[in-house]
Amino acid sequence: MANTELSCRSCGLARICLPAHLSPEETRILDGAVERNRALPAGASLIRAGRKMDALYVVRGGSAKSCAVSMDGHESIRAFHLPGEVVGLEGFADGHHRCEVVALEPLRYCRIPMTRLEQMMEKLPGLRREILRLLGQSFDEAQRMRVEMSIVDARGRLARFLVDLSHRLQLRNLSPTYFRLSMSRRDLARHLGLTLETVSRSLGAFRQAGWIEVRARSIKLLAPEALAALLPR
Amino acid sequence: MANTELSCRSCGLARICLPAHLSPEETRILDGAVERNRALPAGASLIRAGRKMDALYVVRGGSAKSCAVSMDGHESIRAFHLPGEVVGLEGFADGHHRCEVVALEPLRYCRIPMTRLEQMMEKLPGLRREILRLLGQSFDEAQRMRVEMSIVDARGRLARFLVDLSHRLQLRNLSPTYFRLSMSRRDLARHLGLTLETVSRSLGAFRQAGWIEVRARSIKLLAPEALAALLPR
DNA sequence: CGGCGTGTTGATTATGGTCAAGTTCTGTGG
DNA sequence: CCACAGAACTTGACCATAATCAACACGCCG
Repeated sequence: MANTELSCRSCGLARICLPAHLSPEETRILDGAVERNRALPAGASLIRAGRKMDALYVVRGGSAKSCAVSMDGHESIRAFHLPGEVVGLEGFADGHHRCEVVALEPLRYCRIPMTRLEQMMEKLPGLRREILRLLGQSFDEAQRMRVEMSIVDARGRLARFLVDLSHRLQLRNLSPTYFRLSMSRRDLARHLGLTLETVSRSLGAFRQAGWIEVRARSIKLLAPEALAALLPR
Repeated sequence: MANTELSCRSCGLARICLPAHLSPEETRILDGAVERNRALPAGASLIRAGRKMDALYVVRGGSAKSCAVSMDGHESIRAFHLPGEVVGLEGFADGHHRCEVVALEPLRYCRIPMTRLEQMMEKLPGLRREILRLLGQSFDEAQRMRVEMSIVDARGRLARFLVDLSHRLQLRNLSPTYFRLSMSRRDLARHLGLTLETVSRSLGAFRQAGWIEVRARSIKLLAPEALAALLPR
């Protein structure tokens, strides 16, 4: 079963995870540093905001959200994480995590201690490049989203979210057209910078347009191309 | 003069630039890889979007903007760059630059070829950590801004911009309360996800509130704390 | 069955986009 | 030095969108 993997090589996620661009030899060495088969119940924190960054984490199964809590107590959601995604990269900024990462469902994950990671980055140019690539990609994507969020209206934001999620699910060999949202409307709204009423209304508009079917948290995309057409090109 | 610097150690910007966290020995090695005293006229491109990432750049004097041009021809502005800031980090994503970086004023800059940088990152743990720190910081800031842009209204966005700029100028020993914007209202609007009319109106509102003086591109902050109060805390 | 958390729908209002005049600034040439 | 043209900027009127406040429906647990 997936939760008894012994190595990255035998892991079904290797194709989209850290080892994706590593040589077999480098993957073998990385293997030795990974703490596997860890789990967390829904609602528990994988990373506590403010804590020292002592490891990187990779989602293995389930999903999670990254929340930044502002001083007035309002939490904004920076990202949702799917299996194969590396979590905690913002910690490189000053060695402390800025976000609380919370499991949305029962979570399985891998842990890579920073001490080991730093040693490996010294020795393995491929891993070094991979971490730089991940950070660069995260940075680029966050900047793109920054621009998009500032320009695009509510439906465009929701369409972007659905289309992105669809792509990410497809990458993981899951259905890109029929899936279940693991987050509440409230979390979705906080991620998109909207109110939950507006999220609800926009989903309703898509439904009425015949582009999606919504049943609670289950979504079926009937016309993904219509959603994609709402996005800036 | 500033444009005849021979080394990072004698450079006035070293305090806020790449060498800020490096040992003297590491700074000496970095020195050997830096191409100095380069210049560009206003309006010229320091980095062309789509080109292979063959170097990192550091602004030495003047300022620049990073633009991402979308397929419908609209350009959105991801960031403005001041002296001491490293430009081109998004290139780590896939080895190609995603943004056009354009000089807003006559620009002086340093260039660090990637081949040399990669060699140095192998040997110098401090430099490796510094690049990771820069990327992590950029990522974190872009995510924070993504959230903020999605939530905050026009005046809040403009206030954030002015307060940030003020801080960045202060770091460089320039007046944090009296400065000249190097970008047009149009560029400012595109950076903030607003129309130039709204930028103009918001500046007008701040002026009428007695918080700033505006004279074309010259800005005097009379009540920075009032501006800061508009931001989410 | 009841109750609470989650989600939907409706009415009203404020914010900022759009379109359209104007005004100021800047640089150029007489 | 002034006149002028074009760009950059400001201001106004109107309208569409999403936030707010409020009521209501659904689903899931005991």
